Amino acid sequence: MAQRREDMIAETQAKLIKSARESFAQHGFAESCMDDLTAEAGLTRGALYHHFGGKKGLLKAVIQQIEEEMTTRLSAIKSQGPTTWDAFINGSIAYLNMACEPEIQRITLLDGPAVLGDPSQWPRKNCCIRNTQLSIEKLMEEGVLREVDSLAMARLINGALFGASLWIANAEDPHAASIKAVDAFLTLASGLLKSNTA
Amino acid sequence: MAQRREDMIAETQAKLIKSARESFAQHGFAESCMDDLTAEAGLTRGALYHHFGGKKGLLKAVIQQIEEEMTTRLSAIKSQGPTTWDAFINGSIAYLNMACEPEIQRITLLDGPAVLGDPSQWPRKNCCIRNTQLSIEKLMEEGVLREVDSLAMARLINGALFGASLWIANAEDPHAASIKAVDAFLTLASGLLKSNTA
DNA sequence: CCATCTGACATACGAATCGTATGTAAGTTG
DNA sequence: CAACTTACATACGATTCGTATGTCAGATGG
Repeated sequence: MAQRREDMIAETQAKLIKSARESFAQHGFAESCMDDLTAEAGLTRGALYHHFGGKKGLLKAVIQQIEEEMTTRLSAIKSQGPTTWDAFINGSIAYLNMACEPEIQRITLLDGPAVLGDPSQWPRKNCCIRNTQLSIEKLMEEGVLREVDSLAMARLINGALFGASLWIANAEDPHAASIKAVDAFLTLASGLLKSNTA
Repeated sequence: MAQRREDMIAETQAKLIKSARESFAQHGFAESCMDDLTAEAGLTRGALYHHFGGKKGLLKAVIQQIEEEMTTRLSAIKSQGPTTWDAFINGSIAYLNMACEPEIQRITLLDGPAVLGDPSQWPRKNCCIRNTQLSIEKLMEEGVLREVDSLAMARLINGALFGASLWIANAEDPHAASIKAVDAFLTLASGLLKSNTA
């Protein structure tokens, strides 16, 4: 029964990823020890090297899992909203909130880029930025937005939300900061100049 | 002559920082070896620990030096421009270009936040974000901008430019990407909605 | 001018961690 | 059932870090 074998392998990988997520989130990538990591999962470094090729490979797998979860959560939110614009704004705010979660911020936003480089070169095509880009293109097709390069704009938007999330997460009063950030983002998205309408 | 002593110390620290900048920029913080680092400067790890307390302390010193240089360069650019708005835009574009420089991107934008945490908690108050914030406040006083929290907006702007710089630096055609990014930033800054004027 | 002391920096050592090379046992296939 | 593949553990060497200690030049006070 080849099925049983596959299941056990998948389970082993899942255990390693789960353990790594906790360790990376708590101590950061650099301070995470592979021996502790794997022991927590009831395994040794041998399993880690076999399945993921090394510490960086494990980080890639962890990030991929987290991004998939983020995409799922974002898709659910984006499908709501009366207009495409509302969906875009709600999705952006949801992304901002997720980026404030310690696990996501630490692993995918801080350690990820530092260890693996530019997110767009990661294992699978970057889900969150891709989603933002598609929203922008849809809005341009609807004639709601001015014409711009959708990828460049998606990068700007994602970066802005990341910058804000870093601020919120380290603010003395994160809740208040979050409210200010959302307000500022709405202003930025709808126009900075006073000559623009809200 | 106490002056001579101080000079030699300053020279030693400068040599270590210079060597560290090159190593961090070329190999990244994690892959930089302190023995190689210090040997390149004609010293040993003893000097490094004595003056900077360790690897992270050296990174802090390097980042501080880089940020001071960036602030100097930005100030020169921001003092130009017919209006405050122009100065703000020119400063933002200049920041975007600087963020694309490998040394700055690698050390202060990738490794810095990952190793030392949120930039606003760094040794001295963060210069670049602070500058952005002051520009925004000035623009609000002039009545050019809508009312928003200046710090939150500065974080969004800085984050956006960082996100774009990461994209540009890794693009197949960085020059073309840079043009698109600037164009998109101008659109973002002046208003995403079509109901807004350029 | 000299004795003492402080501080800048080097050397020595131990501990932790990584990557690889090898071993083993279980499962798979013909 | 025999040969082979593979999932995973163990063993080993190489690096690198932090600290503890040593040393020598220069500052200081009499």
